[in-house]
Amino acid sequence: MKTSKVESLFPDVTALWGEDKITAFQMEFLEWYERTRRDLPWRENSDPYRVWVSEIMLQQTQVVTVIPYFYRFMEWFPTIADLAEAEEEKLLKAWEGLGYYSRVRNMQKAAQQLVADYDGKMPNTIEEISELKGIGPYTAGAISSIAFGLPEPAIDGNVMRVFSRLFELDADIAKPSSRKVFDHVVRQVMPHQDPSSFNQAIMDLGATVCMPKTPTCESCPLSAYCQSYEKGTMLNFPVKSKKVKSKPVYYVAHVIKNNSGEYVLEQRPETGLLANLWTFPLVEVTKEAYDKLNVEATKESRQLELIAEDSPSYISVLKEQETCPTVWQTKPVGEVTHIFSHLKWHISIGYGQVERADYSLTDRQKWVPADQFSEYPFPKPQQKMVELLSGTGYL
DNA sequence: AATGCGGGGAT
DNA sequence: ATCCCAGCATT
Repeated sequence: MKTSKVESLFPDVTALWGEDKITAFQMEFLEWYERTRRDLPWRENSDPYRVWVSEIMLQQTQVVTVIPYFYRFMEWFPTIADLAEAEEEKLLKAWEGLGYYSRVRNMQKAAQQLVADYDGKMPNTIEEISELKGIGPYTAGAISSIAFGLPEPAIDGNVMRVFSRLFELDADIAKPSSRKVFDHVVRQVMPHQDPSSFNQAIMDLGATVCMPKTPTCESCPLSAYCQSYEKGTMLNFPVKSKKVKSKPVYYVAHVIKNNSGEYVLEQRPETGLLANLWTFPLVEVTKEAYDKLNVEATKESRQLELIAEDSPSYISVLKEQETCPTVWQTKPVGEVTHIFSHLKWHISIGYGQVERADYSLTDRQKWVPADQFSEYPFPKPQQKMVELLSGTGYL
């Protein structure tokens, strides 16, 4: 029997396995899940709000990271209405360190949609759920199946890895168009009596057994059904193109302290990277300027030296941005790096002192004493700077 | 279809 | 270092 190209891209599982084998597959898999499922805080019940919060947090984020955030979030915002009314500052504080901050902003917009149009409750059709801000095809499927028992697939990285191995599917999972291949296959084997357990079983399997680099096929409940296990080709799947190197960006951070012991903090722009979070003022410099700073920093000691005139290049860089008489320390306090998915920040920390009355703040800057830093949502690079400054006695 | 958007765990 | 993770919005 010959297979056309379309059939190999979109396998007909019913023809391949037959009804009986599909049923056996479902039974064995659900039984495995019942026996070994992870005990997770959002699995206590199927409250749509809890399912929703957990799914948003789990986007591109591992379970172990999410757990403490989930508990705190449910404490701070127990209901959808609480979330809808929350202050943005508190919202960002709840998300601090979790990354992809637009997730929580979108979730609040969705909560407001729900209060306005659905009496503060999650609707129970995938069409309506999909309309909500921040809910894409994966999350819509996850909420539909887990909270409402609807037979909808939830196609994520786990599903694509598991199913690419089960059927040796070589669709490039980096391409958005490949999603429909997996959707087609998953629908054919999803048990309509318990799509919730089925979807969560795939998540558990992907996280604990069918792992990217080190799958433990000996303990896999699906090994008897796995085409790639049979052929020993597990590590060839999934097929994934892509991979762009993160590009370097260089900054000097201005740690400016006034005579009242306060520091300048600056709120980042309302859109883009780390939107609305707070950092010391950051000034981008060229790689050449940056390299010079660090040479000088490492050559000499890091004693506090107050200077004024005839400054080395480090001071020149700082002076370009100077808005009032500032006593800069001659050398950087230290260096912090942070890797994002698409770029790498290098930050050299400059320290200077001013008279409070001399220094005029921009509209997104504030004077803040160090003991109030914890009230502001800080991105990771800022946390690293604070840690370094504390450790060296500057805060 | 490509790109921007965080941060951490595992190897 | 590199890859991956319970992805989505925007262009």
